[in-house]
Amino acid sequence: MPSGGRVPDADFWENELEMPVRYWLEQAEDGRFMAGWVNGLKGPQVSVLHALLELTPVESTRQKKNDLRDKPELLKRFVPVGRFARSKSRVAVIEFAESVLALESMDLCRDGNDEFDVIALLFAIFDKNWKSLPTVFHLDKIHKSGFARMVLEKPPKRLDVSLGEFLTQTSLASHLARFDKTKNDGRISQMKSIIPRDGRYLVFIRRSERRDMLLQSTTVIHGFAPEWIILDFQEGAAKVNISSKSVSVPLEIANHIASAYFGRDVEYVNDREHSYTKQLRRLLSLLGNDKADELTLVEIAVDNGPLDGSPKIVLSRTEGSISSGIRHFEKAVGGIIEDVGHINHIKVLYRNKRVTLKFEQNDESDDEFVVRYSDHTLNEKERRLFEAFMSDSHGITILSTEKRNRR
DNA sequence: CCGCAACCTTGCCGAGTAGG
DNA sequence: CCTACTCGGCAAGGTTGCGG
Repeated sequence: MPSGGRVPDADFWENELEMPVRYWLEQAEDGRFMAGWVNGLKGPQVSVLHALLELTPVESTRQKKNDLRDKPELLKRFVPVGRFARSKSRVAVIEFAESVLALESMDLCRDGNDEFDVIALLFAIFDKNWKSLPTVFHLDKIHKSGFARMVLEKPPKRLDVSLGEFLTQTSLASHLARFDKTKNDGRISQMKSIIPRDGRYLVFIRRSERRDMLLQSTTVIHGFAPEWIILDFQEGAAKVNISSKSVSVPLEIANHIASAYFGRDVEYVNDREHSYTKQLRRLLSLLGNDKADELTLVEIAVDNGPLDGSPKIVLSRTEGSISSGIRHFEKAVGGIIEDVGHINHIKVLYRNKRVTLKFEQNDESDDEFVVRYSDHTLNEKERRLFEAFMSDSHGITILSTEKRNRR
């Protein structure tokens, strides 16, 4: 028997999952709509629903569909789930499914290519415990947006309470309420969830951001557009990765929470772990000669090129190395790859994705650079792999291009 | 029914720009 | 200077249409 009790109401779909659901709830009451809905289901989705409804096992997808068409009343609760699946990342759903579903349920969700069907997985997750869908909704976000890497310059010692014990829904909610009161900008922060993950703590906050309006029928409703703030606390809050739309308030919230935890005022600053010219020259030389394992140089942009008038130069290919192009250019005109300070950015192909790398020169020392990369193009797992790869193979610590600054 | 390819849409981000 | 807006790059999902 599925847990989670009663069926979720419209408010659950709309407020917790930010999904326009009323249309689908209405449609699901219509027999003709349901018949069409069943027709449109893919093989794995049919198998999962057939098993979830505990119908007498039959062989073909066609036969299972016939069985399902007789059960619109039992199926209608799955209709919004299909809509929820839209624009949810595969990685997020598969990873969560692996943590909650039995292996045999997972196997029903594979298609002919042995690939998981995301909608089928969500049907199973929903049936097992619909209250876990917000977790999927939240985790989906961490794969899509970039995170600014922030650190405390001198993290205080705090031994009596662990970060995990400190970070509870109720205590955070009251810290957020206090923050909103001091900030006094008419916006409200909502504590949505705290998800422990590999020794880190992901804190999801929804806060009203800019003033906005929408149409309900013909009436304008005034309010705020929501912003999602994700604080990824690590190493006992000595570090935090921040994802958000606005740049200053989320940092203030992180500072507020960390200050409450440590019992005194602390402030996060952008992480600035640097690399040296020599290391970067070595990396660029490997890339330029197609000798960097797992990486292909596909683009280089130089701000002050060797052409007359020093225009910006971009050498780029969609896929495939530009190394021969660079050699040709250097023979015909002059060097473009050896002066790290003049390089605006390069792009490398890593796991078939174009990742931008930028070398940010230190104001004080010409020899030091902060290496930043476009982390949002990689999903969360790939980011960790890429960072470890750059560190292990090239001794270069890379940080996200995302930054947060206090106004 | 299924797989595949081509094309379209969505969401995020950074660069550039106009207008205070 | 700051802010809001637009535009293009990019990944990845969605849709459609075709042939086995």
